[in-house]
Amino acid sequence: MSLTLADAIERYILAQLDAAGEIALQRVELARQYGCAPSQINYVLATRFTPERGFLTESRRGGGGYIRVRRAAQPELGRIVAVLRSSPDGIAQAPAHALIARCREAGLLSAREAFMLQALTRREAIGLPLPLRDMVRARCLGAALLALSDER
Amino acid sequence: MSLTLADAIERYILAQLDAAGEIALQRVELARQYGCAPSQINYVLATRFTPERGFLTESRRGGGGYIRVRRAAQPELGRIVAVLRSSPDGIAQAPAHALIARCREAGLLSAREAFMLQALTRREAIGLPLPLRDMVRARCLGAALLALSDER
DNA sequence: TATAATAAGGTCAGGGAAAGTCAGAAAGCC
DNA sequence: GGCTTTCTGACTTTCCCTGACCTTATTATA
Repeated sequence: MSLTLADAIERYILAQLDAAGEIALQRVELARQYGCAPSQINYVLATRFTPERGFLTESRRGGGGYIRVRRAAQPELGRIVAVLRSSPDGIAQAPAHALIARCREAGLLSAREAFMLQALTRREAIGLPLPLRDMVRARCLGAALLALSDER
Repeated sequence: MSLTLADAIERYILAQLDAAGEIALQRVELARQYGCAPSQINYVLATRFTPERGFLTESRRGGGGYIRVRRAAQPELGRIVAVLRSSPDGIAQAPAHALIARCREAGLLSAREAFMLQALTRREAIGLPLPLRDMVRARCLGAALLALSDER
């Protein structure tokens, strides 16, 4: 049993998501509802509503601030991003281009998108010495794919 | 969700722009309409209708004063790539995103492509210290746009 | 024709309202 | 007892909005 606060908040958000497809929540308000610190909401989002689990979050601070949560249009991309992020040495050019090609074939990328990504992940485009270059390639490619998992 | 005053005014101006192509508004009058301080109008213009986002504003004080807002002229790929290549310090994030936004406006990039490029030219995506970061951003962005101008 | 009054818009510091971050405490789980 | 997960509080950053004061242009007046 042992339902933690985090679990409860997760369920609440999931229920809202299923009901509405996309939700905008107020951090303080939700925290007040559950009688916890506002940062607890961040914890739940950071551990459960990650890109690799197929979720996207965006937020705005200041007056009228909010946190928006929704399901990624292409959750597969989120998992690819997770792999890219978890490899500590980055990714070399050949495997990166292969990855892009596979995404293209799977219909996750358009021809133009794939073409652009391959161009900008070339050695000469990045133009850095080697330990660094592969790291930057991985980070940039990850950021790009993550953005696309949203489909706009 | 949770429309702020600034958001509402932004929408109003955008609607006027779409209807008329170019508009001349009266600061006090608009402020009165929304029941806010006149300087709020400046805030909206300064944060949302910037050259970065492809807008131009000009104004005149004194009797018969006004604020005119219009969309900036459209850029062209070849020239942009040339500029990117020739700038020795690279390009910072804000102007890069402005550039991308304007390419989008001009129909040179799809919404997805623009979104992707903005994501991967963000500071955190590149993740390098500063002299280097701007250089890498310029090279990658240049390579991506060049690829597009070649493709057809 | 100077000068004063009036009618605009511009600037900036600062307060308040959110959300983000992160180290470390507390609680569970082998 | 060690390891992982949960949770909090203090501090930071970002965004919105206003009010007081400044600059510029036009119009009325001496």
